[in-house]
Amino acid sequence: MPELPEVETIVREMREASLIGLQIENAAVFWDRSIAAMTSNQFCQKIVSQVVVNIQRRGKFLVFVLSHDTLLVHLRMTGKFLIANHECEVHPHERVRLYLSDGRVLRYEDQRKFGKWYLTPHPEQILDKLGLEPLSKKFTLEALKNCLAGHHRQIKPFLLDQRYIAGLGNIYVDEALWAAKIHPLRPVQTLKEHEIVNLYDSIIEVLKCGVDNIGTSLGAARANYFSVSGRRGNNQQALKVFRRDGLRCLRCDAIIRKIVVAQRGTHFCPNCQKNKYQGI
DNA sequence: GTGCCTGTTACCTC
DNA sequence: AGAGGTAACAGGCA
Repeated sequence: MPELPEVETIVREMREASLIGLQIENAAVFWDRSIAAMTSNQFCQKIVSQVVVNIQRRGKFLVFVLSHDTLLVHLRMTGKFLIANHECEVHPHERVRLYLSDGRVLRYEDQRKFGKWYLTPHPEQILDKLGLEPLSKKFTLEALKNCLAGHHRQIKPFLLDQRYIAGLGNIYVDEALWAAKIHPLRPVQTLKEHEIVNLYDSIIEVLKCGVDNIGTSLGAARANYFSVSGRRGNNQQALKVFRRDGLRCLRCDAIIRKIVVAQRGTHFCPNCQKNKYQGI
């Protein structure tokens, strides 16, 4: 669920909630495997007494700069953070809880248990594997062209690959390809100059739209995305193709189709996004 | 109940 | 390099 706009929203809300500057007075782990590369006891020992120096985002990672280490959190499918007071009961899906020096607690829930916490003095060992940050100044048209160059691969799996562009997931890739009128199976090396320009603009546009709308919340179930303050995002109203299969394209009135690409449900308009190279 | 679906990524083999 | 499968998991849904 959480892609770049959702993680960005979480970071902003944590900063607005004044978590920066607080000390971690205690920690509790309710699911050991949420903690990567060390035991939960080691994790608690290391993190307790550290101060939250900064809260940032890199790709889909939350980056908590602490006084001695950096805590990286990847939410995967169903990870979410909530702020509560310390008497708050432990929810069945709660995996980790940090007790903060002002009496509040940072609760981490993860229904499907795919999310991971990395506490490390060397965050670059993980973050340097990530590709371009699509809302940064470094993400220029030239940078996108360079990163596409030499790849012979379908465009959708390429855009999902965090080694090239960091932060796009299934929703925003489908949205960006629809906006750019590019079929999800188009081989990267067949993209024309004007299509790359459109793709570049579309990636930035759909991500900014997601951030402005404080993220995308699909269903109403607890597993869906909610921000730290418990708010739902609004970006589901702005989606043009994702989960609109069977409905009419908002641009040309054709019926939106759904196929499987790279094992992911993939939505596109067969009229606006023709695949000239495979005749689909 | 059964089987299939799900917004992520790592790891394996071909 | 890249494609395809499986796995980690839990729950919603037909």
